[in-house]
Amino acid sequence: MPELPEVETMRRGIRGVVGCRVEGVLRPRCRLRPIAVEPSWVVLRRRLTGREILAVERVGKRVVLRLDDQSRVVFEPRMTGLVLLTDPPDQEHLRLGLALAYPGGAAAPGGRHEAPPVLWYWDRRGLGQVRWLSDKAFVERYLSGHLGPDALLVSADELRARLGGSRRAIKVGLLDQAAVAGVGNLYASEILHVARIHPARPARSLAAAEWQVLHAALTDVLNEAVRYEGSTLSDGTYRNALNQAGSYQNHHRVYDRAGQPCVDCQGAEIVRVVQAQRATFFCPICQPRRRGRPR
DNA sequence: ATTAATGTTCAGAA
DNA sequence: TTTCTGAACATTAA
Repeated sequence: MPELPEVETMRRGIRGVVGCRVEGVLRPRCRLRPIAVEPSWVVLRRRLTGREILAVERVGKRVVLRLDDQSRVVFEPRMTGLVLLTDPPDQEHLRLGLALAYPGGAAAPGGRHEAPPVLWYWDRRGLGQVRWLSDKAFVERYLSGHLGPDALLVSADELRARLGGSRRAIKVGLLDQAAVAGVGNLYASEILHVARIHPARPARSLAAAEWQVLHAALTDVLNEAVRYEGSTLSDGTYRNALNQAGSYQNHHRVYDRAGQPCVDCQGAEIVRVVQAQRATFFCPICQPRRRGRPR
């Protein structure tokens, strides 16, 4: 479930690898089906070994390492992928490691002498992917390609322009990475509750003022979730780069709260419905189907 | 012991 | 063109 807040937390957690050099690509013995590595392990080794990491970036729900030849390594965690700078939750689901060396010698930052770190990619279900792309291929695929603007950077007007013409339910539209990048199933429900908009309303039915409210809710919820380092759900899968749980799950208003009272109105129970084969949670009182209901 | 549910992306169909 | 469905996978709960 890594969505924008979780992936941003991953990114921040591994920022310290900037300036490190990649010594090698580790392939832990994993009895499970191998994850997708593109173009191949051989190419990955050849292109990464010896390169310096210039930056750690994020594009939508992906963590990106920018190397000193401007090529990129992209970690796409999908459902259960983690990027770690510490010991992983278990060995069975370790998929890939980047052995790192500090620049200019063996000393760790701060003058301590630590073992050079390994940046691990761990993935329970193995749906995630790791790929290497040239600068050109990266720009084509992720910057000028199908992905919409980042959810934390998009303006209210742009949000409406990219979503507002559609007949789709607004909840489904928010999940469309080509419209806006970073929102996933959990945060879509949370955002709509804060915005007091019914998830099944056709996107094109939102009034101008509602796009402003939706945009504010989008920004507020995602920023707040980043502050709490993302949501670790009951299965405990999601962890930050130090294998620690996030805490935004303690602040969920609707997600996974079906049957519980709405934290806002206290007058209704949170309802669970299915849209586009995904669970949606909302409050039927606070998020009326017809617009114009006063606060 | 099956079966359903999970939540992301993409290919392919409607 | 736009929207929808199913598959990729491992694990847990029912």
